[in-house]
Amino acid sequence: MPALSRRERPAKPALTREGIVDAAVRLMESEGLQRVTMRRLAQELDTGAASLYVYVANAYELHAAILDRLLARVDLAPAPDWREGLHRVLRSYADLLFAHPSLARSALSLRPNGPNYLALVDTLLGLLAAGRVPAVQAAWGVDYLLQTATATAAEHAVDTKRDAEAEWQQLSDTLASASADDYPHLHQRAADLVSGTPSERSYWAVDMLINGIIATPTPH
Amino acid sequence: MPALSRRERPAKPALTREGIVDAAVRLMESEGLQRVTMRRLAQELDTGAASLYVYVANAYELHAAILDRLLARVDLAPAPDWREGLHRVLRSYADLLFAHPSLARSALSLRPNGPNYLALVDTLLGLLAAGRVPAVQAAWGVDYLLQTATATAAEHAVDTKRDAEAEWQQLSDTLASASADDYPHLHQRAADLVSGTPSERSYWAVDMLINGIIATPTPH
DNA sequence: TGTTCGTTACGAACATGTTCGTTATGGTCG
DNA sequence: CGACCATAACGAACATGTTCGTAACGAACA
Repeated sequence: MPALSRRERPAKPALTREGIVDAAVRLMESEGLQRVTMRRLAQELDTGAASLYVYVANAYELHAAILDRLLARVDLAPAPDWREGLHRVLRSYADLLFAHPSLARSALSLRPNGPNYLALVDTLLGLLAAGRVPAVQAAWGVDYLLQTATATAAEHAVDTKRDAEAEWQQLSDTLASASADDYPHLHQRAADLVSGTPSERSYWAVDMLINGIIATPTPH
Repeated sequence: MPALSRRERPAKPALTREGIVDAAVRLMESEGLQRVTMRRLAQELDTGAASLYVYVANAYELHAAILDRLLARVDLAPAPDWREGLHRVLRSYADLLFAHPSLARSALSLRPNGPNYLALVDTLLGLLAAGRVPAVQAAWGVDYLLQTATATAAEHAVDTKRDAEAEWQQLSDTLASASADDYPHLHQRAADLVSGTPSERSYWAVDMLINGIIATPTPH
């Protein structure tokens, strides 16, 4: 007595990588990323968790796939000034990741390579070209521009509950109490290490990277 | 009939954060990081997994603590040239993380703040000071020097099994097949995006960051 | 039409991280 | 000396990621 296959029902089409990611994004928007577990997602698709592994290697890859969908929302609109354009695009990208830091974590390991990610890279390359940055430097540099933004978002991937405030305060204390004998430079510049707002630092970081990319020729 | 408490035995001292991390490092060196699970570690200490949570917030924090111990091995020896010194220290740091990429992952989120990490930061600050880099720029820059090294290591945190070779080849293919219409810049510079050896790119990245830090004044 | 075979789906099982309520321990107070 | 109590330790339970062996399916083929 074979049970009626669930795949038969027309309303629930056969499993597809596309369909799985669709459902994952939908689930994320309705219940939050933390609810997007293999089991919950499978339930949504009226199947078992194991079935998903045919189309998705693991949970990280699923997250990366979700991220690529979200990347469609990055603002790639042209800007009058190329440098300002880089700031805008990267801030838009960072804002997206900050909203879902655990996606950033996955993105670090399994770099996405979907169409939206390619479009993002392409736009960055275009902006650097507009700034007359030599080709190879620009190509290498794009990696680090994105990596820095991604890593900064990933840093906030734990405990949205526990204030970043508290953690930051603790770092500040650790630095302030650093012995001048053991850590002379640290002691002297403790204040500088924690100065500035996150947004000031991010903006500076992008400028810093651009300047570095321009100033540093690649070998051969 | 109260069972004899395991804490009584003199050979196994009462639980301590120090002792837990010690055991974790020992376990890592004998059986590999992947074997350092809460249960296995508890077994090593002749207790239950739940007991560890009194001293360690979660598995990530444990990893971060292990990393700080390992950080003692980073080569902080003074170098004749400050710039070369930065290269050496950061390569030493990166080598360490490459040996245990999952530690790098943890380090990204829960930045370590143990003595060895502080010594590392202090050394970097000293080298930048030797290069006459303005104080605040140096302070902000150190964060990104370390973040880049950490993130680069973290990127390799999945599947040491599956060749990075294969993944890289796939990326290369994706880029090569990128439509010239949809992704003009990407198409044009596909070769540059994957050129260079990892070590060439890392070296370039450090130079690039140093140049950027020097060239970019902080606000106020 | 009946059989074979590769693929897809899936239930059950295992290892892990984490939490909860309970128990034991050792010191303190009456 | 005996009752009490804060804290450490723990066993059991739960949710999750992942794997394995098996069953259903459908297409190619005899």
